[in-house]
Amino acid sequence: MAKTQRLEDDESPPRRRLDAERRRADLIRATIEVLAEAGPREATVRVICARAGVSHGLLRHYFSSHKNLIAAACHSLAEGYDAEMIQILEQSTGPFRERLRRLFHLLFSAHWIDDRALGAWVSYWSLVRSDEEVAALHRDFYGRQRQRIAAALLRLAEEEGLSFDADAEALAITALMDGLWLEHCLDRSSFAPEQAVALCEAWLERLTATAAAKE
Amino acid sequence: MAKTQRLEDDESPPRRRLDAERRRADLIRATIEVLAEAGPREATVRVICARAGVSHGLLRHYFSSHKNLIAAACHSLAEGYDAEMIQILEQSTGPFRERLRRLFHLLFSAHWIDDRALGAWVSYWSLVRSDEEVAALHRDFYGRQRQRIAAALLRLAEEEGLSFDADAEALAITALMDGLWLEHCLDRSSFAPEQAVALCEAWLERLTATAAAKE
DNA sequence: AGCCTTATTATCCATATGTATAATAGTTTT
DNA sequence: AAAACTATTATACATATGGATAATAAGGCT
Repeated sequence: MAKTQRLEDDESPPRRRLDAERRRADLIRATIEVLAEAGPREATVRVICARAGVSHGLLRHYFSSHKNLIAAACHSLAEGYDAEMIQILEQSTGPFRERLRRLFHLLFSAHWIDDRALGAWVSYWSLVRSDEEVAALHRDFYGRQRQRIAAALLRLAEEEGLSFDADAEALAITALMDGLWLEHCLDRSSFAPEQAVALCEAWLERLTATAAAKE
Repeated sequence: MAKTQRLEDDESPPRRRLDAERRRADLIRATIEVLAEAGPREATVRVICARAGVSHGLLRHYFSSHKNLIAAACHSLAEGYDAEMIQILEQSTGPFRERLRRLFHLLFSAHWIDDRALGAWVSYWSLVRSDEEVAALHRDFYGRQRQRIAAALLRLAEEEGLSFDADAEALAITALMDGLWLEHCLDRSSFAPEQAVALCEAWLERLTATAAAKE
C-alpha cells in the first residue's frame, strides 16, 4: 500500500541513456557513498543502484559482478588520493618542507573531511582483508604512496642538508596521517582537523630537529 | 543428494549442553574469527554459528539479534585491549618510559599480530561507521584509551622533569600506533613488526629530546 | 522519416538471510 | 528413577540477495 511511490498514475519515469563512462562513474560514486554511509554489509546491488538512480539490472552491463564493482570503487578511491598526492608532492613548487605541510593540510581539509567518501576508506580497508583482488590493489597503491613520501623526504633532506632514513620515516608519517585520519573518521568529535595537521607538522619539525647534519 | 553429510546412518551428533557464559564466549570468539577472516559482509548468523559448532537457531538464545552479537564481539575486542593496556601502563612497575616501550612491544608482539583477531579490528572500525551501538561503544573506549596514554605521558614528564602537552601527544602516539597497526594488518609483508616498534620508540625519544625542561 | 543498435527496465529464479516456532534431548531436581 | 527445566536442534517462513533473461525504448544512422 505504501509502496506506490511511482508508476501509479503518473507517466513512467524518464529513461535516460547516458554516456558509458559517465554511468560507470555514477555507479562507482554511488558505491562509495553507500560504503561510506552504511558500510560493506549494506552495500548491496540494489541499494547501490537505487542510489545511482538506475534499476539494479543495469549493474551487470557495466560491471561483471557485485564484487567487481566494489573493487572498482576501491580502485577509484585509491587513484583519487594518489592523484592528489602527485599533484601536491611532485607537480607543485616550493621547498619540500612546504609541500609536505600542504599535504597535511589537504588531508584534513574540508575537501577530504567533508567528503562522503571519508568513511568509505574504512570499508575499503575492511575489504582488503577479505577480497584478494582488493588486497592486491592495495599492496600496489600503498607501496607507491610510501615511495612518493619517501622521495619527498629525501628531497627535503637534500634541501636542508640533513641525513635520516627516508624509507623508515615515510612509514612513520604515513602511519601517523592514516591513524589520525582513521580516528577522526571514526569519531569526528574527538578532535579538530587542525589539531591533526598540527601534530603532523610537529612530527616533521622534530624529525628535522633531531636528524644528523649531513657531512 | 550431496546434502546427506550426517544423520543418515550414523548416530546423531552429540548434543552437548554448555555453561551459559562459556557458550556466549564461544559465540563471540567465533564472531571475531569470522570478522577477521572474511569481514562483516560474510559474518552471517549461519556462518558464525557453524564456526562455533552450534546450530544457527541457538544464537537467539544468547543474543537478542545478529547485530547484538556483532556489537558484543566488538565490545569484547575493545575490552580485551583495554585490559592489556591497564595491565601494562598502570599495574606494572618501572619508569613510565619503560612502560610505554613495553606497550609498543606488546602491540606488535606475536600475541597481537598472530592473533586471528587482528583483522577483526578493521571490521570493527567499519562497523563503527554504520552501527550506532558500536559507535557509542567506540567513543567510550577510545576516550578511555587516550586518557590512559595521556596519564602515562604525564607521569613520564614528571619523572624526567619535562613539559609538553600530554593530551595532544597522546593523540599523536595513539594515531601512530593505530596507523602502523592498520598498515601491518592490511599487508603484513610491507614491514616487520620490529620496525613498527622502533618507530614508536623513535617518536618517544624525539618527544622527550625536544620537550622543554620543566622549570 | 524509418531502422538499428544497445542502454535500460521489469521480471524471474535460485539461493541466502534473519528470525520464529515446535520438537528433542541433556542436565538437574526431587 | 521420574519429572521438570531448558539448552539445543530441526524446520519453517518471509524477505533479501546476486544474477539472468526478455521486453522496451532512447539515441544514432542512413
